[in-house]
Amino acid sequence: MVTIKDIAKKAGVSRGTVDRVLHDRGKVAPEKEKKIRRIAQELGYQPNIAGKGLAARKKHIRIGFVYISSDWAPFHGVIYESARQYARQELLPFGVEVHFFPFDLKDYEENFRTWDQKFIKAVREQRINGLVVVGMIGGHLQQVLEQNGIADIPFVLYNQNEDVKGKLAYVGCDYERAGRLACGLAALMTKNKAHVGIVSLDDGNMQSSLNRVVGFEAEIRERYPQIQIVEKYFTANVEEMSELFAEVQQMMERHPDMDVLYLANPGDYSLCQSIRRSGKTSDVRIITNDLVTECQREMVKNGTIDATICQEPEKQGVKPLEILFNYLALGILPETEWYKTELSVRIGQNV
Amino acid sequence: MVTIKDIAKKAGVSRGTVDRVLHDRGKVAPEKEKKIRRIAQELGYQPNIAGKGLAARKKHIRIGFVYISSDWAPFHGVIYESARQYARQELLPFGVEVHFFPFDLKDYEENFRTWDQKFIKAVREQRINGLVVVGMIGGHLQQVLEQNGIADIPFVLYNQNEDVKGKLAYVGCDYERAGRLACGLAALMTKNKAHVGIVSLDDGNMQSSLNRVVGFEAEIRERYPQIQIVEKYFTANVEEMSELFAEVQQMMERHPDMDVLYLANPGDYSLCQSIRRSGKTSDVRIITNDLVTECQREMVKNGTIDATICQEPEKQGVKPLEILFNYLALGILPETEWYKTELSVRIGQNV
DNA sequence: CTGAAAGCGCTAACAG
DNA sequence: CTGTTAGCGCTTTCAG
Repeated sequence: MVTIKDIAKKAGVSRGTVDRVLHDRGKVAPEKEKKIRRIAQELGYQPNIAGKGLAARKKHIRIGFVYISSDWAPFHGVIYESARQYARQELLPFGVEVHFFPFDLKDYEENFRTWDQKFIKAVREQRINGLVVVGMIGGHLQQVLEQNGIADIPFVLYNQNEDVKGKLAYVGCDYERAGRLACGLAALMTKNKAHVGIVSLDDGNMQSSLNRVVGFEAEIRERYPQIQIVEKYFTANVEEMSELFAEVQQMMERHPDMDVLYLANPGDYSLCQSIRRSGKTSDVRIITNDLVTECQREMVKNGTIDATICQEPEKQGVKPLEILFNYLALGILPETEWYKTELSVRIGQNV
Repeated sequence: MVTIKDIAKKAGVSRGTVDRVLHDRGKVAPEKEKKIRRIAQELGYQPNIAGKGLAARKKHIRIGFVYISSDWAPFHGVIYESARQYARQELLPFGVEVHFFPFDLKDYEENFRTWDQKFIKAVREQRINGLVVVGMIGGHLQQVLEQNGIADIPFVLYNQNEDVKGKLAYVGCDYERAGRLACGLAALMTKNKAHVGIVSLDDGNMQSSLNRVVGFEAEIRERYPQIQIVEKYFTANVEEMSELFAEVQQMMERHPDMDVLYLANPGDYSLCQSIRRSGKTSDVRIITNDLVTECQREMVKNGTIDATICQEPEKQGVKPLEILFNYLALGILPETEWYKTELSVRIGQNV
């Protein structure tokens, strides 16, 4: 293990100088710099994380974390809880504070200027020096920051990707792949000749459901020509889940050969229970996405849902913080721009 | 963040004394001890990991890691590589050395006394103070250590559990659950009425395949009464994989209704290719375990294998080291005796 | 039995 | 532009 001290001794300079060279801060005489870099290279210097970590508390790092707090989005609740726990247990010991900013989509639409102003104020006053933002509003927030002259704060997005200036990385799943995986499951369930109905609780323009459907269809084309999508039904606003159920029932009457139902965007999945209760339609295989509430787990366990595709919500909360910590505290740049979460298949036996 | 210093100040003693109390080393005046414990409690003292980590290098921790190096066990190759990388990247910076002990089952059977003696000698000379051992031989090695008067070295087992004295923890999957999961997949593929052939490359007494079959059968009883196991075939020694293929072909001729083949214990899976090539049997669904070689991945991707159940080999290499490090360097006891690896389902779309 | 001191590797702050 | 110093939190060692 070679330390900064070893380099300093060998180069005949002080540790401070070595530090300056290795972190490009301050000016150092060019020959010395060359020499130090060469020696560091030769010795194969690797900075010691424990040491860096201890010293990092001098930097007073404060990270802001914007999350969706709407109670109809339990998936984001899991992200939030994971992030909170990680912040307390792993980051606090390094002197890093994480400030959480709840964000409710419905409130926001009514009153977004207020929220934005509060946010800007908080970022300023709390001297936030890094941000984790749910992708959905990442682009917008970055604009707002820029308009207020605080454009240099490094960003990590999660759950949905956006092309934002200053973005360090994105953490989230590949939705198209998720759709392909759903198709693969449908094939497995039906000897490759499923008749699939796709239902989604959104207007069909959300990145997540849109790309899932794209992937599903691509997989049909490329691999399972016998699979058919008998119908797609998108709806952003249902008053009652029973309305949706009625729709689905009609869909199934129109297509009596339908044997797989794919819920491309999560609702509360109570639809699945309704389907199982109605005798007729009870042998259709149901594929969903995400598994966060106890109720959903139960449905997978008891076969109400046949298979579900998960995308590591915990990682979506934790990894962005880790990336930002590595960057701000340890000076380590992320290895990739897109940290893909794993797509795992859950059935009754491995929920 | 409350530190040892804070406690010392508040208790009117030195940091050394606090440290002694908190780690039960040396003697401390009873009243002082009481007081210190109370204050630590009140202040909610949490030792700082970064600090501990930095100081840990004074302890000169050396961990021995026994792994299966036989080249017909690529699964263990993955474990080894993961452990190696973790040792270099995460443990070395804390001054922890990991010494690896390869272990080849075939050599060993011929010449186990030599291996044992070498091992004992190495543990002594290299002053190993913690061991990670593949479960298969964990019990035996512990005996050997005891007979040689070095019984106090903490142990972590992986991949297979054994009831060993001095065991800190076990890291590995729940094989019975893996078998249940295989059954669930078979059900999914056949509308709950599979006719299953089970084939395993062992004598039927290995913990892994034995428990997988137990789980498979339990799941049939409890959940899928319509599923039948048409035949089980165990064989420890095949000269040629073509022999095994011949067996399987005969099995399928005996049971023309067989629609799922479950390979309970991994071989090289070339059997699957043979099955696909022979036209007749090509529409049987094949379920396997583990996914480590590129060739296996390819088979899942192209549908030669329909589904496979993985058990996180990387974690089996890394977690035991982490547990031992936490124990030896940071004084943290493992949270549980059994760290279960996740059972994940892989199909063509998420290999 | 207890306190004081040194040091793990690194960085920020200050003094030249 | 550069060296020195102090200190992050903890443990070990040595002196009393």
